[in-house]
Parts: sequence; structure tokens; C-alpha cells
Amino acid sequence: MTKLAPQYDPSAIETAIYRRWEDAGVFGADVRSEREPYVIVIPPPNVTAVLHSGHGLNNTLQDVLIRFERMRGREALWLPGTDHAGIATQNMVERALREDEGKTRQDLGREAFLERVWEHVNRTGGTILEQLRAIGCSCDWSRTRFTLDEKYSLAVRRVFVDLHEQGLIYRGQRVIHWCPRCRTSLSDEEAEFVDRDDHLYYIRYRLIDGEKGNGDSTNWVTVATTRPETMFGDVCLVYHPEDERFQEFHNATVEIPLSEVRRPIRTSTVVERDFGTGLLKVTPAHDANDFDIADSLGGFERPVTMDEDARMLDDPRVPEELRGLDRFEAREKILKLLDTAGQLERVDPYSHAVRQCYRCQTIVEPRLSDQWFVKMRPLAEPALKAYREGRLRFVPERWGKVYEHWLMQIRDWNISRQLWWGHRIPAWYCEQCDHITVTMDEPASCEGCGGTVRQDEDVLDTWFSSWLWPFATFAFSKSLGNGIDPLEVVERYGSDAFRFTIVAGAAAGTDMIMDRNDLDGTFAAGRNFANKLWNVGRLILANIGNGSAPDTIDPAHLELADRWILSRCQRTITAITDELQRFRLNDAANEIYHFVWDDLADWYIEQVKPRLYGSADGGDTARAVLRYVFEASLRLLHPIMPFITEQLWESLPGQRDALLAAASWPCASDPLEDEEAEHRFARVQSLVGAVRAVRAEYGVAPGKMVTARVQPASTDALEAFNAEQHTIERLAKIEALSMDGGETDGIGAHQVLPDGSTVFVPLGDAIDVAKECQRLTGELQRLEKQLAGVKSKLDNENFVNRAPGDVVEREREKERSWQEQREALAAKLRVLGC
RNA sequence: GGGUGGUUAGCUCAGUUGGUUAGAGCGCCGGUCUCACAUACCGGAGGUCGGCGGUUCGAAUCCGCCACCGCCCACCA
Repeated sequence: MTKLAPQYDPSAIETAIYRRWEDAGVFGADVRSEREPYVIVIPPPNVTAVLHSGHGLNNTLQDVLIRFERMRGREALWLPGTDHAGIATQNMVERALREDEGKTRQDLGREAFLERVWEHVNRTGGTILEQLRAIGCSCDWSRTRFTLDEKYSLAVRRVFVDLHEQGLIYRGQRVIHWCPRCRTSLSDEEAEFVDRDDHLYYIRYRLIDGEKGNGDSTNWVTVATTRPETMFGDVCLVYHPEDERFQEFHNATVEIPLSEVRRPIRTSTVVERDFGTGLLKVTPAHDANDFDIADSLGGFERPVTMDEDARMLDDPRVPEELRGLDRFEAREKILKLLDTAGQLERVDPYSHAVRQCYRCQTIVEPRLSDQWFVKMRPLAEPALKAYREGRLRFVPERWGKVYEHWLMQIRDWNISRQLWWGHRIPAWYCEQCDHITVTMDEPASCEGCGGTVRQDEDVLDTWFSSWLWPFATFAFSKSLGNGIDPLEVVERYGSDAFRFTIVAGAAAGTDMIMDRNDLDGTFAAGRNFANKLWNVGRLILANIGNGSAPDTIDPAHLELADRWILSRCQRTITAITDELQRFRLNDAANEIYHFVWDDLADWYIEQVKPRLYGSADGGDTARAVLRYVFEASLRLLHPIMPFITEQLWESLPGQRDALLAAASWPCASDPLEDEEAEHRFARVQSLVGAVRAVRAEYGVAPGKMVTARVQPASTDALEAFNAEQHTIERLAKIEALSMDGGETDGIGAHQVLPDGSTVFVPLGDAIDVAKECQRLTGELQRLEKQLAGVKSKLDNENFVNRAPGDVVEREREKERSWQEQREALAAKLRVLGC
């Protein structure tokens, strides 16, 4: 048996313990096992990611569940892995390349660039997996996956080809979100909204008198837009067909400002009459809505007026002085030119949300381009159905609505990215005909005409390779106060302290707010609890002997306190099992906390000391009960605090199960539940508490013994006090507790217990009678108030008639008990002459 | 604008289907280095449960309105 230090030092044991788990292979799942499987599938973290607080929280919660299920005998599998994080990783390498060598990826070429990325990933990647070990996650590391592994890539291609064959993947020309800095398209999810204080510009378009054909401008129409720089891509203006203000302009022609391009005025019901001027410019290549409008009107071209860097294109439609300008520079210049020409009517402040790249925060440019898409509706339908039929459930339930709403408004998913780092799209274009060959492996020639083929340059969205993602992102909704670094916490307080604190503090479905400047305060609960458990363990290990404790407990020798702790233990097992099953991890954490600290450490261990140290008989029974309760506690606590419990488990003499991580979950034993013992021990606790309170009140020196006399309110109380007389005397520092019903009057401190029993502590000169009167009178007033409340309830016929019988009975019981207390108090006051 | 969650002790939060004397941790006050633990022990103070109204015998809990705070969605040019 190892000698344990008085203070728990997590850093001294955690690494070794984790290695022991790995060496023993306890995290490995046997897929051929007949046991019920329990698998957690989560979106993998980025290969280059560093563990942040959100990871720390989510992965801890998952680990608690998976360890619990593993101990319950299910075949628990946690598949760890990382994804290649296309944009993020490529950006990192590109930045380094630019800063170190002043080169771009194009300078290197695709192949050499990819070599660099692999180098980077091999050097720095996978850190997060190490960090998951540090917080104790019990992943099956033999199955670690990376989304660019050969086998995995094959599977990704297969999914692509299959979905294409089913018509669920198609190539189309659409307006997508384009990041001009990353030079790639983005999905709806990757282009996030940010609020912006912007402007709404009112721009005059010159009306052309078509019939006269002389181009004279006598009239304007005014269009409101936030993006004047897109106007060279306008194909028409539209107003609402029922908007009378514009009827006269039906089929009129306007001239795009600063250019000579002429466009018609048309109608569309999409137009919001109250917004702006009621007249909308339609730019199909640079706005997704406009694309739809133009599409429904039909017959329009879709002029793209910016290049991939969002600079104004060198195109006849674009005025010469604007060509090559960045879109925002162009906007400023356009506004100046319009103003000069008298065509900028007005500028209003306008705040709205704009999409930006989730990686580099660059404002996204809607842009017409050829991309691959996944049809989401056919995929969303079954998911919706599963939810609506109750086959898919959410904890907490309200997330179901979010999920439903999300699925209902989902649009087709753009899955091609103009990057190099990722799964290259398995599509080959013919150089002779327009056939596209989609197949797992490179075809020798075009399926259509036998011509030479060339593979698509683009790669797939990283999320496509974590295919489950669109339907799995809602699994956990959760964040931990920003700025908390889990690893710093683990280093300072230990993994168990981190885990316990966040599990106990994180109720299902709510976020946690933690103060990064007060890590000591925040994580004290976990650290202190670990230390408490450690010391409970030290005491028990030092006293239960070397395997001499009997395996079975002889019921005949059990004392009241033994029966009490055994009963409490059963209830705790039942409660925690239930709470973990219902994902109420915080309740489970608090439950075991109070059992270990309050019941076991503060009461049972204190009670049992005389037996342990040989000053009382029954040492074997005490040791057996201690061991039983302690083992159960370690098992119950293991999912939440795996390291310290494993260490203590290993230190137990004669341990049969090699590792706690692989041990079984405790099972409550009905015969050990003992309501009578719980009631009686509670009486003992209240008596000890009452005497302690008196001592504190009168400043009795901690070491000084007092005498005390108790008048039990019932034979049950008497039996309880009798059974634990020595415990009461020892814990309350009473030299002789008498309960013979003798004289309890006199000058001293008086207490009335909840069950009506009274206590008298003669303190002689130390007693300030006036003060004692005041205290007891206060007590009496409190009781009177409570009694008045319960009386008015019971006097209310409606209550007595309508409330359930047991509720009424409970109120009667209260009244009885409070009356007893009141009478006892009143008697005390009389004695003191108050 | 639509939806949704929240508002409980100084701080961070529990409070499960309406019936407790409304709880925990930290912090605070007083006392102890008592032979497992001062990361501890013992005792204690502190809350009109955001506001108003309603349902009910009974509301922190259910309903309505209001006030703040948060998240999601649409952000219509």
C-alpha cells in the first residue's frame, strides 16, 4: 500500500493513471461484442485546433456519460478524430508562406503546396487529441481517424458518387457566398451574419423616352441601394405590379448611371413597396435574391462585374476609371461621381446585417459561379419526419423546435471550395465535349466521347467529410465562460477538479459563466472536494487493515450509524444512476458530493472513530461498512472524477477488479434501505447541532466539556439518543448526557429540537439570562408565525376538502410538531422567568 | 420584425409533474491548527424568488401584460 500525502497532488498521478488505462486497453470497444453498444458520434475537432473551453466542457460531459455506460456494462465506444479543416489549415500555411518566403500558393503549385500543408499538419496537428487525454477523455485511440486518411477519403468519394447517382448532388450556376480574401465559396453556415451601421443610397436612374428615341432626359426614377458598386451588373429595375406610383413607367427604359447601358423597368411581387423608393435594382450575378427575380422574369443575361478578388472587372460595362478598383474603393468613387452628376439624391443611415467569412471576417461577396450543390430537401425530409414522429429526441426538448425550423428553411448546400487542401472533387471534365464523368477513381477517358479528361480543381467542404454534421450539430448548443483555458485549470487544480466543477455547475442546456480572473474561487469546489476525498481515502486505507476487512457485513452487528450510512448509500446509488440516465449530470455531481462530504466524512467517519481506534468494540463491522461505502462512492464518482478515484481504488488492499475504469457500476440493495435508521440518526444529528449551537452562542471554549440533559419527545427519540449516546457526547463535547427525564429547569441554555425534544445545557455564570430570553423569544415568535400559517390553511374548508389527503395530513403533522415545540419553548421561558 | 431562453442570497447558479420553514458552492461574520483534511472543522448572518395582474384552497413553479438581459432565424435591395 502506498503512503498517501495529506494533500492531493493531481499532477503527480494523472499522467501515470491515464497510461495505465491505455495500456490495459479499457477504452477499446469490441464491435463484435454481444453487449449493448453505446456510441458517441461528435463532429471531430480541427486537426490544428487547440483545446478551448467549449471543447473542455462538451468533451467532459461526453466522457462522464461514456464512462458511466461503460461501467454499466455496455460496449462503450468513443471514436476520436480530427478533421482537416480546409480553409483554416490552408490559411495558416498560406500565411506562413507569405510571411517567411513572400510566396503565394500559386508560386509553389498545387503539389508542392500540399506537401507543405501535410508537413505542417504532421508537425503541429493532433495537439487537441493529447489535450483530450489531459482532461481524461476515454476515447478508443486505436480507432483515431483523420478525415484525409486514405480509407476515409475513399469513403468520402463513395458518398459523393452515390449521392450524385441518386441525383442529390448536382452542378449548377448560382449566386454563392464568395470570400474574396480566401478566394473560395462558402456555405450558408460559413458565411455568418454581423450587424453593420451602413448607408442606404438613393440613386437616380435617367429615364429614356423610348418612343421618341432621342435620348432626352427629362425625368428620373430613384432607386435605393446599399451597394451602388453592383449597379453595372443591373439587368432591370422592378416595382410591385400593384404599386400605382410606377404604373406610368411600365416597360420604360432607364440608363444605368455613369454608363450608357440601357435597361427596362419590369414588375415583381417580391418587391416590398414600403422599402426605399419601392423601386429595386436587379443584379442577378451579385445578389441571390436578384438572381431569383431575374430568373423568374426570364430572358436576362447575368453580368458579373467583379473579379475573384472583388475588384471591378475590366469590362465594357464598367466605366474605365473604376476598373481594377476594390469594391469598397469603387463605391466611394461612384458616390462622388454620382454626386457630381446630380444623381445621388440622398444618403440615409441604415443598419442591417451583412454576411462575413467565418474564418477571416472579410465581407462576403455574393457571386455567380459554377459550383457543386447537395439537394437538402430530400435529405431534410426524413430527418424532419424522424423528429415529428418522436424517433429523434432532444435534451432539452426546446432545441427540437430550433432544429425543425432550421430544417424547414434549409437551402441547397454548396459543397465545392476553391481550395487545394481537402478532398478533391471526383468529377472529370471532358476537353472535347461537355460531359462530366463522376466516379471514384480517375477515368482513362471521357465516358461520353472518349476524349481527354481533366479533374475538377476544387475540393469538398470539410463538413461534407463529416457528413453527419448537418444533423448532429445540435447535440450539445453549450459554452463555458470565454477566456477559461481548460489546460491551465487542469495544470493548476487537476483534471478532476476541472471536471467536477464544470459538471456540477453546468445544468443541462444552459451555459456557464466563469470568471477567468477568479479561477481559485471558481474551481475551489472541485479542488477542495478532490482533497476531501483524498483524505477520506487516506483515513480509510490507514484503518481498514491489509485486506482483513470482511467482505460481507453481518447485519446483527450493525449500529444505528452503520444502518444509517448504508441506507443513505443505497439512496445515493439509486439517485445518481437515475440522474445520469436523464442527463442531469449536475444533479449527480452534487448528490455524490454531499454524500461523501456530509454523510460519510462529517458524520459517519466521526462516528466510527472510536471503533476504528480500538476504544470501542465493533471495529470489524465498522471497517467492513467503511470499505463498502467507500468503494461504492469511488464507483459512483469515477465518471466525473476518474483520476483520483482510480488512484484510491488501486490503493485499496485486496482489490479484485484491476481497474476502476473497467469495474462495474454499483447496484442498490433494497434490504439495506432503512427508513427508521435515517429518521433516528437525523434526531441524533439535530441534538448534536443544538448543543454545538449553544456552545458557539455562549463562546464555550472548544475543548471545554459541558453537561447536558435531554428530554426526548418520544420513545423513538429516546432509543435514538440511547443508541448514539457516545457519539452525541463526543461530537458535542458533553461529559455526561443524561436523558433520564430528570430536572431540566434552571439557569442555562435551552434548545428545542424539531421533533419537540428539549435540551438543557447548564452553563452557570456564563449565561446571560436576558440574552437567553431574547433568543428563545425570537424562536417562539418564529414558531408562532409558522403555526399561524399552517393553522389558517387547516381552518380553510376549501383546503381541507380539496387538497389531496396526504398534503393535508402533512400540514397536520407540521402543526402537531410545531405546537410541541412551542409548548416546550414556552415552558423554557417560564423557567427562566422571562 | 419572428421565435426562443432567462431574471431566485454579495457572486455563479439549483429548485424535476404547483403543497419545503426556498437550497448549494464561493464570498461574508464569529470561533478553532481537535490525532484524515486549515484545500479543514464548528456556529452564524444574508432572499418581499424582476414588476403588475390573473387562475387556484395553495404560485418561485401555471396564464397574461410590462421591464431589462441573452441566443437563434429573417435580415428583404
